[in-house]
Amino acid sequence: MAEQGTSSKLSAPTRPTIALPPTPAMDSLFSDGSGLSPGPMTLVSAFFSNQDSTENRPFSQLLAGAMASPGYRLPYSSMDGSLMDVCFNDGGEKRSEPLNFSVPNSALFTVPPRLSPSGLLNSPAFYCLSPQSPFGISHQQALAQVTAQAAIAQSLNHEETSSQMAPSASGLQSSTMEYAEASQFDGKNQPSVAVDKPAEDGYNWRKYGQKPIKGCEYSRSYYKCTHLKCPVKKKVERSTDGLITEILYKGAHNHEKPQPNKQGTGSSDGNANSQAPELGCQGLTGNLNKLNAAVPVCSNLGKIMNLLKLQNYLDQVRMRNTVTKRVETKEIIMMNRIRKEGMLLRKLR
DNA sequence: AGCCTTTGACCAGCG
DNA sequence: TCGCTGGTCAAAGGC
Repeated sequence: MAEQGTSSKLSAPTRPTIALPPTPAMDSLFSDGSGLSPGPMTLVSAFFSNQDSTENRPFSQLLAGAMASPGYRLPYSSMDGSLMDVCFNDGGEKRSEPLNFSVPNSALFTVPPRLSPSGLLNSPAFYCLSPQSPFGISHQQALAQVTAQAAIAQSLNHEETSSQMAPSASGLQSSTMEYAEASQFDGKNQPSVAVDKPAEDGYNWRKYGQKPIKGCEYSRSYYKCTHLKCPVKKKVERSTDGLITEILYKGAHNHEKPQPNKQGTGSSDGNANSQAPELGCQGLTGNLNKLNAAVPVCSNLGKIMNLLKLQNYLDQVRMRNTVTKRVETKEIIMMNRIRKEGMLLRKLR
């Protein structure tokens, strides 16, 4: 029915964005002259601080800043460490694009009000996203302080939140449930199998072609939905190192998602394996992303979670670079600051 | 056996 | 018409 040409106008979910204060160019964060890469919290600090401001701003102020300014989008990091921006283009196609560090333009990290911060942090998905910190405390632990505040904020903003999230529930499902799939591939955890399974979006895909893209290092793979008579196709572009750089969808599914955990349904479901009971980071992260995508940023909790997501993003940046003792010390200081701010906030409550 | 990926060939659109 | 390019087909082989 909704063939691609005629196109299933999958409309992009309009989601509010949060804005952060003017920031120095991201590039400058990585070039302090020492050739050393900054840690996540260092980056957070630099990210939020004013250029002319030499004093450290409390974390609560950072949060306040994040809440105040519109139009800024936090980077979204995929499981393979590539930075993705998943969006829809004209004609009902949605796409995921790589990000430049200097332009953190990506899908928002949002958390549905019913998902408690602690639940989020305790989830394996979040664990996967935020691996153990190299200096002892996991970021999960360090951020527990912040999420405690998030829980408070959540309860305080529950009314506001529930009134604003209304449109997200069902109407956007068809589009948003696939929204973040580009990010779910984790080449590290599934080196051999997942290398050509671009995304676990709940549907089953069969690859029917691959072409090198002229003039660049990318190759493009073509997938069809394996469901009978389903017209949906997707194109997945990857760089030579296997990272997904873009996903393009065509058409709309004319069927429900296959049940992921159905055993022995006779489903020709290659991808179903990846949603097996022992859900890895991939599946859980996918669920998390789906939740994220389905709910607009509308509360302090959302903003706080945006910060958490930013830290995760910075985590990955850091993991890609050499971390020095000096930077780690800085991070510990920042962590302590977060902790203090958390306690302060609790007192204020 | 059935489904998958791979990959070269083929086809259509475009300049 | 020709060459280029993107998209698809289908045979072969693997799991």
